[in-house]
Amino acid sequence: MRATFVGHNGRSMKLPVYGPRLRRVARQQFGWPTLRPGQFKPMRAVLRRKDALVVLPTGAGKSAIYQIPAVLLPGPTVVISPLLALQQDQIAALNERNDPKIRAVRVSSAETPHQQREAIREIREGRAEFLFITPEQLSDPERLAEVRALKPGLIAIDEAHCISAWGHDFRPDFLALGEMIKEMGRPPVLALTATASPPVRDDIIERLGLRNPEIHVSGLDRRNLFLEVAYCPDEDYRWRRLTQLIDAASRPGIIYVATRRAAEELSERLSTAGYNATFYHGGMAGGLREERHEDFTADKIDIMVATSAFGMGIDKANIRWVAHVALPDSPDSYFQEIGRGGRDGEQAHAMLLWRSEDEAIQRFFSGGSPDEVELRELAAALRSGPITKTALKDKTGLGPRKLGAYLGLLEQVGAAVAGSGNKMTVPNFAPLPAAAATLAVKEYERQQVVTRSRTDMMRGFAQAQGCRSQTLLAYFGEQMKKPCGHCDNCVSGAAAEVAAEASDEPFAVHSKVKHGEWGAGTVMGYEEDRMTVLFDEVGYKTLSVPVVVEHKLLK
DNA sequence: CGGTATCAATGTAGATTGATACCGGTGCACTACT
Repeated sequence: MRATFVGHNGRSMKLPVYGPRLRRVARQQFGWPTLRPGQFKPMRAVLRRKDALVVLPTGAGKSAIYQIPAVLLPGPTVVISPLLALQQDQIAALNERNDPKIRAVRVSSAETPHQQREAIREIREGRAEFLFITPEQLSDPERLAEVRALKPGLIAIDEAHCISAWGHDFRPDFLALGEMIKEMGRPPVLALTATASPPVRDDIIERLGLRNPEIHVSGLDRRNLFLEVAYCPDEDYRWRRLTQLIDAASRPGIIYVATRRAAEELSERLSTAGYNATFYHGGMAGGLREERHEDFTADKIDIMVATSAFGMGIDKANIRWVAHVALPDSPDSYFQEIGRGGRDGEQAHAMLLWRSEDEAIQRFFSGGSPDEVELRELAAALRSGPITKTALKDKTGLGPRKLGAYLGLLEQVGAAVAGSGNKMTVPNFAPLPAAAATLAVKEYERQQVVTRSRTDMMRGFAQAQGCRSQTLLAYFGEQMKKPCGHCDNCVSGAAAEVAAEASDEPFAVHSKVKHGEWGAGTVMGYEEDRMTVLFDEVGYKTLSVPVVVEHKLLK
């Protein structure tokens, strides 16, 4: 995976200066007086028709990065975004300006067929610029052809980490985005996300088929976020620490828990104790979810107790604290969730209250294994010719969820491919069903090992003695030279002691290493006398530096 | 994997223990029915 990093100063480039044009559009079309540094460089990449991946955690002004160049580039812009509610907010913001140059329309299950046709027509006739759409819509070849005919000049992928987080099982259509982009005439592609560790970036680049993309990562160290972790031996202790935090911090705040039931029960307990708290999770009716979201945004609710369903699309600047009464499944999720605190730049507190028992639920979620016999039958069913997913479901008796996951696996081992007419088929030179099933099981197990290594890293963060920010940023492949000064271990002095004990670094950060048993990997970072390596096949591993040196474990 | 609900056993009273089954995140789109 090759990436180009652009120079730090626009004027040093030989290419045209885009600054004034970008700023003019920002002012005239959108009413934004200034542009932020993190926004400018990726916009320039887009105007030069280059692919780009932007990782910008603060969320503030991420959509501007595709919106402003969209006005300057010929052709409409297709915005692929995972959540309908998120699309709704962005569309409303664009259409508020009442300007046809930045008008947005949508095609989704929320529109009637008539509305969908009208939306396409508006784009075709130049009465709208932005088409918001989901990967599921685009997986219909007829829909894809319609969009292709609009000759989009730019494709923006919002919340691009979903490709990696959801594509492999939950929403398999995300994995086909690369093919869909090709079908749409392959204009420049801009992928945007708040969090992406190096393997997630690679996954995004590979799955979208980005070509020599510029990668822009900025603002990973959130200086106004105070990071604190407390190990809780039991629930009573956890409750005391939580209420202490709530009493000490100002409002509002979010509490993340692992299950829907925990969200309801904790919210109930807090309410009984006199706090203005409510809950939010994916099992609630759509209307109620919207209402709670709005109430929280409007400061009518102080405390939102939620599962991970409460997340993307929370555009609220004054969240003063984010607590985890759980151990998140990965540093990726954790960083995404605490990143919702303090977007206004004011102080905010991220508090992780964890118990070792919390790991069980993550192990369960990443558990299970596909049935090889079922996989073989599915692979065989595909060979009878192009077949729709509905027909496959009838033929194999698999549930929709399992079927989607299995098809995803078979695609990844080259035993299935999406064909024309919304039908699945078998590619040329595909492995035979029995071999395909074996390969698919292996592929699943490989993914599972990597997933579990992320949970290991999350526990590693929770148990870290050194600077929390250094640990977290090392996971994201960024090296922080000095302790952050805004975490519990820095304040207590523990981080400084650990730093003093740190051993020499036998391999440079980001260098490639090889381990006898675990194969090839990349050095992610050092902490105390330990080093973290991301192995291609087995995921993240933490190794003792003295042991590595003494036994020459890596080369 | 571990928490929680349920129920029987215990041993003669009501409460405690042990065994057992079950449950657990994220959302698109579509269908059938009101």
